[in-house]
Amino acid sequence: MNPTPRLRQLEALMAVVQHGSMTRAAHDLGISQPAVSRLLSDLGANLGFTLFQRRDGQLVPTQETRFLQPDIQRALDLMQHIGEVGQDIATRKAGHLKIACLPGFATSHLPALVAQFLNDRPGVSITIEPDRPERILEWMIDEQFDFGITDGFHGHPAVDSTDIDIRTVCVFPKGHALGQLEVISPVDIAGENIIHTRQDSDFFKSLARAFQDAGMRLSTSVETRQFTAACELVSHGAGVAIVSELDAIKYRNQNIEFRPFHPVLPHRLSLVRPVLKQASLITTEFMEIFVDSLSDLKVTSE
Amino acid sequence: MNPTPRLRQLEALMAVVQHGSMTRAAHDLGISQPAVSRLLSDLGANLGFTLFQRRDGQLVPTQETRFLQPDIQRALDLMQHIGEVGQDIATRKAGHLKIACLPGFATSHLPALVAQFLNDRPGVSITIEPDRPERILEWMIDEQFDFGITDGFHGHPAVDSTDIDIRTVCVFPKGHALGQLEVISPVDIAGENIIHTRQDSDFFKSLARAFQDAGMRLSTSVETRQFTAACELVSHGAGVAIVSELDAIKYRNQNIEFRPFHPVLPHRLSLVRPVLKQASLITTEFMEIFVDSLSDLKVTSE
DNA sequence: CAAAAATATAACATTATGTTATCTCGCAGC
DNA sequence: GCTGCGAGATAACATAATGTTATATTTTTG
Repeated sequence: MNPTPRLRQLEALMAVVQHGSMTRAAHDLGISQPAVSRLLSDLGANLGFTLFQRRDGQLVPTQETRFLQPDIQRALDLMQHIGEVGQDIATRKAGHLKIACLPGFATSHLPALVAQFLNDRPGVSITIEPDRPERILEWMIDEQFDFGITDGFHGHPAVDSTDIDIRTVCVFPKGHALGQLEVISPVDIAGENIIHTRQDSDFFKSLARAFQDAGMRLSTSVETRQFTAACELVSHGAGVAIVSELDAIKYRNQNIEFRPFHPVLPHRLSLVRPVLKQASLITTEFMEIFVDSLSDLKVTSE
Repeated sequence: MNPTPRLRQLEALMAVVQHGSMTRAAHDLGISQPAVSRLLSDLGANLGFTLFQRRDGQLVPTQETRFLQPDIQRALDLMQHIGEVGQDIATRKAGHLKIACLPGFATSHLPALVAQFLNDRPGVSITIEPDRPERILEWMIDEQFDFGITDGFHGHPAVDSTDIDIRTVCVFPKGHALGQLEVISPVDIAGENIIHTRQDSDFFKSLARAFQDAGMRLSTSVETRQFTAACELVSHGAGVAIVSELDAIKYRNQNIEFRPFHPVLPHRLSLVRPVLKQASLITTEFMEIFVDSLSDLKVTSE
């Protein structure tokens, strides 16, 4: 008659199957024997067949019960699993995180961070999708990702953002004369081949202004999208570049040196996420960790 | 805190996920809106995270909820499935049946019967294991099978049995002179090569006695375990045989004719099952059907 | 067959789940 | 901004599920 059985009845059933006695099953479940007795009699009445047979003082499941047993076990396990995962989610030990980021982060800064994060949280999985800022913005707008790491972002009604200004430095090949200086200014590199980012990028514009303010002309040598590519070129002696310290650090051991650049030209990263989509617990947590991981590289307000 | 969530809470959750509104979910579940409201607030409190987010007047599941959703759906489906299968078991539409039988039944009488039985009961599956009577008896004793079809059974404390006496007939090659007779007696076949079952079988013993009573000697031509083998031999002209009508019928179209044998020598089949193992619902049902299927072949009490 | 152990039943307490009535809040329309 | 509406939350209480203790009944065992 009653279509779906009650969870508690199934728990009692399995406990009795396991222990072969209602008394022991009751003890195992932490309830009284009459409670088990009634749960089973109700279940038997609802299902419409005998659940157990007495034999040598043991209760053994009937053929019918045995037939259902595997499914019942699976159901109970699943319910328990749901409870556990629920707890893990609440304590940020489970969940899934979809991160969109600039290609540079996918290969350098993020991996170590993500590995550490996952290490502490066995139930968490992460998707990292590197792409250009334009695409990252699209993904935020249609909520394909939990959050993104981008630059050159200027606000969008559907996107919530937090900016982080990263220090930039001037990188040059190891042994270059610039190594003599403590700080490098436009005048110091006026004669060098300068590798910089695309002319329509924010960072290039502020760089160009810095040169202009110093009365210098910025001589283009190579134009590239990514700071990593610029570092690569510098390490092969193609010139010097002003890049985020984040990227410069990675190339420290690869025939490169760097010095602070003056005036201070921050490289503005933006952590973006869909406004309407409420951030999941792990999203919030990971974003905090990410911001912290950059704290050493942030420009100090002077 | 509370480890496993309650089933009703999960049902409410999924209903709201599906309808995007508590009011509609409540309607769908056939309960009031405040009931749903409380189920969800309890669940959210137990799990420890927000379940839904309002958006354009719709309730959309949070990332956390979405993460659990597939498992929850599976759990609910499983519970429903258990209920349904339970009903099917009660109405004998589901279950599993393990039958041990003599080889002859596995190939001839049983298949049609089983096919029909399964046709009416989509959830039922059947195992048929043909073997010698000795083995069948062993299987009953250690309860490996639900029931067995055997012969030459003489009772065993661990085995419950029902006997069925099947009519036997004399089979001979088509066109044989015996075809002239209505009934065949020992005297009629005294001169023939007689194919019969093993000398230690019950049936051979009663056959031998019949000949003895008629003052005849039973001349052995071939000795075989199975009636089907005997029929096969007869059809190839190796002699005549007294076999169960059940087997004779199958060979009717294969160069064979048969006539009642006199005196009436029943072939005693035994339906056996483990005494201690309570018969499952389908076992009982199938056994009844099996007995019915043989009613036309039973010796009429005269 | 009697004693002991296990299960069923009865009477009642507690918790889960449901109800109705009503409150609160965000929002469309003025 | 105010008003009214719709959706959800809350309160107060009814009913069903689940638990308890006490005790009767059945089964097992010596």
